[in-house]
Amino acid sequence: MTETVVTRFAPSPTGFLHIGGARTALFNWLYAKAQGGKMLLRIEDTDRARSTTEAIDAILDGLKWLGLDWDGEPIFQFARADRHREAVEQMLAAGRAYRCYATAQELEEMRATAMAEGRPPRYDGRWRDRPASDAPADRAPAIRLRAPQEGETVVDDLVQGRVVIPNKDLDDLVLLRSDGTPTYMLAVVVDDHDMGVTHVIRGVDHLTNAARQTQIYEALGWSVPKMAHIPLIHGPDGAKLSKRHGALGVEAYREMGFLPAAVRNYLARLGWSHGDDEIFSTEQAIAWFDVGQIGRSAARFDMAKLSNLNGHYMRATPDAELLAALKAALPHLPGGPEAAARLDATGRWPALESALPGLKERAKTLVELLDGARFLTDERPLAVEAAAETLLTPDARALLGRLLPRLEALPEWTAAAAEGEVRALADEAQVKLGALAQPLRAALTGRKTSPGIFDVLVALGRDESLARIRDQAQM
RNA sequence: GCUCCCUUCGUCUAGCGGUCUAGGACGUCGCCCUCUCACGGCGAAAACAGGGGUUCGAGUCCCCUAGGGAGCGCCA
Repeated sequence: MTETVVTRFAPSPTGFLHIGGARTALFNWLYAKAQGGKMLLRIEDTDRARSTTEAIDAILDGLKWLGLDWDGEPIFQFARADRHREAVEQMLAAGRAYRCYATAQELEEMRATAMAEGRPPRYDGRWRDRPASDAPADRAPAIRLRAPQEGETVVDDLVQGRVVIPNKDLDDLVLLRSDGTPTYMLAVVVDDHDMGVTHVIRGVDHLTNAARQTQIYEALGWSVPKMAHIPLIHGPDGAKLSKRHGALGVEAYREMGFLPAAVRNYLARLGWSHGDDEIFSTEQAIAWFDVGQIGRSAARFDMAKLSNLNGHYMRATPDAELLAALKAALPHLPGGPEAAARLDATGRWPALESALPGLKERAKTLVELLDGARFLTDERPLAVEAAAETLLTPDARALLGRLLPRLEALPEWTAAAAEGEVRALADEAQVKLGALAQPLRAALTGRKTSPGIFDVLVALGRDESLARIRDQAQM
């Protein structure tokens, strides 16, 4: 009862850490934290042809970026092949496994006939009871599990409930390939057992595997860990998540300018809930999380909601912290390195920080934030966008010409002082504030939208502001 | 084809037999705020897949149908 909870995240390094995998990792992590346990990391690299070190790095990077740490060193499954074979010897000795000499072609025919007869494609057990004397000398055997043929296998799942699979629908799976390498099904069981995993939390796509693995546990005489099979994440159209709409590597979310905390919050809320709570800290998630509250239906990935959540997080982040986050993300954002270089060159980092309050409430992602800050990174003469150009009518330029000397005469370069002058001129010229503020915005930022114009004035500083106005004003 | 799972607003979800004329959030629309765009505030439209039961009473329990998903490799 006082047994420490051990969960594990076990990705196969055949690609990046996609969003579904990230959520699986998050749930394992949350559960381990919530229970005061550990989360282990195992790299399932037994498919030598498809496993790459790039993928391993991408997965570790992704986890680190998301702030999901694991206990101890990652375990590499392939390195444990000897131990896997040892377990098979044990099953062979106990009569729970047997050698199968069926050829790939025979297997293929078996499946074809079964399908044709409307039966599920399964191995027919033709070597299950054949004497060793029948073994062909020229072929190496695969080792198969002698699975029960009668009865049923039960998976008591923390999320799915009690799932019953008739044994007749499960065949004698291969434990060891004819080349002597262990299969995934075997390796998972042996590793989870040896690593002391108490809770297996993974996608429902593994649910049937859970039944097969249960049979292996039984053949080995080991106890089965608790299972929690979580629903998959689907695309907006309800179909499997494709690259087009979100099955991207987590690094793609970093490139899109999302904050790890926002991604964590969003992912946690996808398929799991704590009443009506939408925005919560990781500490709260840990305090509240339980696998039993995870729903059973697949959830669709909603980029708009993620964006909204990210906006919340950006606004809630103190400026200095947000600036640090932006700096850290810059190398990964489109145009980020260039922007950083220009900020360095112009020494406008402090200006950027001071403009952050106005900038962050207008952006949902760091990419948008960076875009909003373009008036700080762009150099004179400013390229004025077409939409903003329409604001700079002859009348407007004349107005700017009248504003210029008044701003030049300002003893203090503050938002309040600037606002006073601008309002005074608008009054004097008998125009609405917008008739002056909008052209001013176009002159200062080259765009139609920006943070409050007086804040822009301050962020840009006296000299740069006046120069930009001069560029557009009609004297 | 076979096995298993799922089904509340467009989306994520609350709901664990009566408090549901079904709540929240995103998105959408309207109004307010306003120098723009946002933010914020207020408000609106928007759902229990369908059909049978069980029960005094069902979104909540059971069955069927339909739809969706996953799995059925000497891949992981």
